[in-house]
Amino acid sequence: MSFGSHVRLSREARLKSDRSYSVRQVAARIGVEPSYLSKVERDEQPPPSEQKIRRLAEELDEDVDVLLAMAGKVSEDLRHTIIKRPQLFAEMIRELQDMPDHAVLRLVREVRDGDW
Amino acid sequence: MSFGSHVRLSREARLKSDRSYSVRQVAARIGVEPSYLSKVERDEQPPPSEQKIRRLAEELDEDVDVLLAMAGKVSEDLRHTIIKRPQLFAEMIRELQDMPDHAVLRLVREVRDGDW
DNA sequence: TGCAATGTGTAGTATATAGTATACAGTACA
DNA sequence: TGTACTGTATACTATATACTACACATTGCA
Repeated sequence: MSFGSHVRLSREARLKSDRSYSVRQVAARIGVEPSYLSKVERDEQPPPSEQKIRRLAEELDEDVDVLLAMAGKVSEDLRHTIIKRPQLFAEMIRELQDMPDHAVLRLVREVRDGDW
Repeated sequence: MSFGSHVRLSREARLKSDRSYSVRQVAARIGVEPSYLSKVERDEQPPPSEQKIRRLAEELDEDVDVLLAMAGKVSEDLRHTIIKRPQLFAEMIRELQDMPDHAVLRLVREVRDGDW
């Protein structure tokens, strides 16, 4: 699903039980004009900046990385981590790119718990 | 070191033994105007697009990921890998961000050799 | 029934990105 | 000594990004 449609559905789900989730009020809270958010939600405009997406993720209580991904973006902090050690992380990511989720997760767990 | 200075040094090192590494000729080979490459090398212009950086990396026989990193960029293919499974890779990268190189490398090796 | 709030259409803007085109002065060397 | 090549200065340009400002018709409800 597109970024816009997803946001619209997510916001409207909240709107059902909370009147403060109108386009106008959410727009105000994340710091954009209502007409802009309206257009973004209808995919008439491309997704907003990372900063606004972060605010939106908070509002809608969603995973920032997922929402950013839907917008075709990768979080700044991840980009910086990669840029600091480009060869290492490039190799790492390419190595893991075709691994099933469970294998990668097992690895993450090992790293977290392990004697690294 | 800045992207521009690095490219200049690298190109000039080659120029010493190969006349075809002039600003003009390299610019022609990577597909930009000489004046543009000149400005980029003197950091008077920001680094070029990923595509041009890739061509430059080939010309100078350098690691693309490193050159892209110097330009503040992350390779498209890595970005796509992350965007396909954002939660998984975000967690992975953040988990590894403070690990020493050798620990990460050990992981990569385990993945490559292992029964994943 | 009128005031407030709603979503959206239209038009415009500032800044960044990613360069091109042309001209010019200096150098190399045949 | 002239021509061919060098690096660079100056002036533009096209497209994308990331929005704002304002007006409008519609709906909710006190």
